[in-house]
Amino acid sequence: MTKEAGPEYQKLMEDIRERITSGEYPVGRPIPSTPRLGAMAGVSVTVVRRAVQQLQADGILEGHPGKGVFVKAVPAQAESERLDLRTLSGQVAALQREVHELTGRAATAQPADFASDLAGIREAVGRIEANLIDLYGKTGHDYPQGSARDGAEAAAGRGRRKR
Amino acid sequence: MTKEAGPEYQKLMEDIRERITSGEYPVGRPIPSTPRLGAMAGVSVTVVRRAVQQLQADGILEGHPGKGVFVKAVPAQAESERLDLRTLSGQVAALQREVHELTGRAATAQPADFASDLAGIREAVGRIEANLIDLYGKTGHDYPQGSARDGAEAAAGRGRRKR
DNA sequence: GCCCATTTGTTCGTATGTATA
DNA sequence: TTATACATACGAACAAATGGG
Repeated sequence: MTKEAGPEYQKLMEDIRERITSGEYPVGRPIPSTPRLGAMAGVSVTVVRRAVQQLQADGILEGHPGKGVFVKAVPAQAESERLDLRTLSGQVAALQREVHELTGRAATAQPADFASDLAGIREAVGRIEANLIDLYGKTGHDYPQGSARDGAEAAAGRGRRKR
Repeated sequence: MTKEAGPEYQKLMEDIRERITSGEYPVGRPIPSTPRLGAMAGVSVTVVRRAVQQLQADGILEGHPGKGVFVKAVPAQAESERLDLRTLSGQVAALQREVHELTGRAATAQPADFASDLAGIREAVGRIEANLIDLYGKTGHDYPQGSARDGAEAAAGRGRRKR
């Protein structure tokens, strides 16, 4: 029978991992909210937070305040795709190629095409950030999730203003 | 200046790491107890638990119930790499946000707006790659993708992958 | 052997801040 | 403005392991 010799947050972690690998929680889409997961598993929000927090540290999930917790990678990928600068640079190059390609078609394509292409770009950026988090872990530091704005202003300086 | 971590548990993590590297908490010996660390740092036991828990996940600390939390390894400190990674992660976060905003406006905006917005995204990607190349140089490795402008020229010829 | 203080580990509940829609 | 949702932080309780009386 199912061996359940451990804390509940570890069981919940295993449960979430299985739902991701089985396709119930696809990559790029959000998992149920924290209180909802707690109601489903019959545990408090503390256990859910602990499990999600661990999976975030593993690079499998990614939380976005006000939106939800999104699946970033499949557990098998997070295990085998131990990344380094070479892989990260390859992904940056792929992203650059994709953006440039999309730019070239900006004059002739339809707005509906942009939506699907931008979705692919957004996934690429997510993968790059996942590698970045892994890189932080290898250097023994913590990933600055929301407080990283050293070079952010330069990249986002155009095309956005809030009242 | 260098102390600019948002959450308190991250500051405590950094503080513990520094005490380990400085030799105040030697490898193989226990760190102060949870309530003692809380009193020293002026925070609650919740923050201490969170910080210790994260450092345990990173393989730096190891807890033994009834005895204490012992130093397992010294965190690999690379100050220059950390700062570069911080900048890089900030740029990626800004790019991610920018792409997401552009995705949301995909249905209503005009092609002319996409052209200018994509120019900004391409600029951000180039900045990220430049930072990545610099990071390679400081770690003593060669950038595997060759020239920084190869990606743009290579994709300029004929961009036709999907669809 | 037994009791008890210390310490970690887990869980519960709740409050506040911030981001998003 | 309101509502939802994540992130952080506070306090409290219990179990299990350890070690000293």
